[in-house]
Amino acid sequence: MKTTTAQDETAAPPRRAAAPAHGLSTRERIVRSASLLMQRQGYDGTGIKQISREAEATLGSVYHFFPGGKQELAVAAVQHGDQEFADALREVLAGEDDPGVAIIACCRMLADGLRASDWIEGCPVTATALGTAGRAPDIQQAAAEAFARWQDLVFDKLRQPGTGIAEDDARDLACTVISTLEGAELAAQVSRDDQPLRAAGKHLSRLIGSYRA
Amino acid sequence: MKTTTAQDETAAPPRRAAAPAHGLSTRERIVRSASLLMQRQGYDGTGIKQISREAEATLGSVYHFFPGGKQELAVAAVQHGDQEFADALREVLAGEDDPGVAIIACCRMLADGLRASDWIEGCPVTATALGTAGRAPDIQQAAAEAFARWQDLVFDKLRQPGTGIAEDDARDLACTVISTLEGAELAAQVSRDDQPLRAAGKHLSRLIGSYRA
DNA sequence: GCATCTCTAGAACGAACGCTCTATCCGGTA
DNA sequence: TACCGGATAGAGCGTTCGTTCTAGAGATGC
Repeated sequence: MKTTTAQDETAAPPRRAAAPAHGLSTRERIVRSASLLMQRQGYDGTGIKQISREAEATLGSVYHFFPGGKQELAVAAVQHGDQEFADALREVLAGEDDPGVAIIACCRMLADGLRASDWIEGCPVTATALGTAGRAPDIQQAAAEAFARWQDLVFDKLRQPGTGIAEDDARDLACTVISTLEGAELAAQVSRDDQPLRAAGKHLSRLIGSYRA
Repeated sequence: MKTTTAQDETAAPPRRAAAPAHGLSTRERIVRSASLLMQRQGYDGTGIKQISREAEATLGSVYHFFPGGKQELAVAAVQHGDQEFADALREVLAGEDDPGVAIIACCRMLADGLRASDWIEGCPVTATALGTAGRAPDIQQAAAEAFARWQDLVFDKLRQPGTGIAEDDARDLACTVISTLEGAELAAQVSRDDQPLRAAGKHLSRLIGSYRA
């Protein structure tokens, strides 16, 4: 059988999530499966037994690592999605010098991910956060922290030397960039078409350009 | 660890009753309750029995009017939310002459609605559509039609006489306006703060202005 | 050897799920 | 009066839910 010693997951390497994922600790497999399933089906649509089955772990293991039950697991899943997307965002943003061009590249990345999953894997935290809006404050807080982190990454890109964008403007712009990326990904997912993401990239780039000194 | 179900993870705050006043047909009460509950809790988080209870109807009535079960009811709920939001959008857009100013007014309307519901009632179709992404094509199509209708309303506003915005530009702009409104509402809901909506209004107005002749 | 601890394994519980079913009420028609 | 179809009413079906529980496997220390 699969004997995995408890090896605390170190700094998360930028790796795309997959359903089976052998070679990982039991805890890590559980979190990844939970993150992926809740991304697709939301909080209420995903059962603990489905997660344990998908992670090739048993119910006992799930409750061993997450005594707080489904809520605690959901928080870990959201935080996992947070880090995963932050890593991808950081990489894409670093790949282009001009902030506007970099945002367009982000839109392309989102569109590629959506299309590759047949339009079922949207934002890794939205579906989980939306279904637990008023009833699970810790899940919502984890989602809010994710949004804030992504916003900071965009802010840093907008404030890199040479852009000439004022700090206050950059702060607001970063907020709108994340909002628009989220909304465009949602619209693309619902309409099964990447047009909203292409339009969002074009317009965000133009908007950013209008703030440059 | 106490034995609770997903129904009450936190002490529920005093929420507006989903049960509409009398004077509406049974079918209408069912649709309205379904729309409101799914807006708050998503598709999987909302039970048919909960809907019938809130609507002050019985299970028999629900299945009498919706023989297709939960899915058929969800489609009707999404279409109801579609029309409801379209009416509000139409009214607000008509209240301002300048398209940019009108969009800012839309953001304010969304922020007011969110705050009034203690940040739990977001977009009336997003939560339902997101939880059924790959498994209920008819629900997804109803959501896509809603987005398209709203986009058309914005398009008409952008193309009203005197704006000087080209048709192709207006088409793309309308798409991004809806995406950004959706995303900003989502971000506002998650962070329990209307700042994303205020930033979105400011930036959308500026973006629209940049396309005027 | 024994003790101890972490982790795995899955049966079992009560509650809620979507849905089916039969029975009853009720206004309009014959 | 009898009848009939639309609407209401809810008990009950089988399934799944989140969670709890006990038992055992495997490594480590004495």
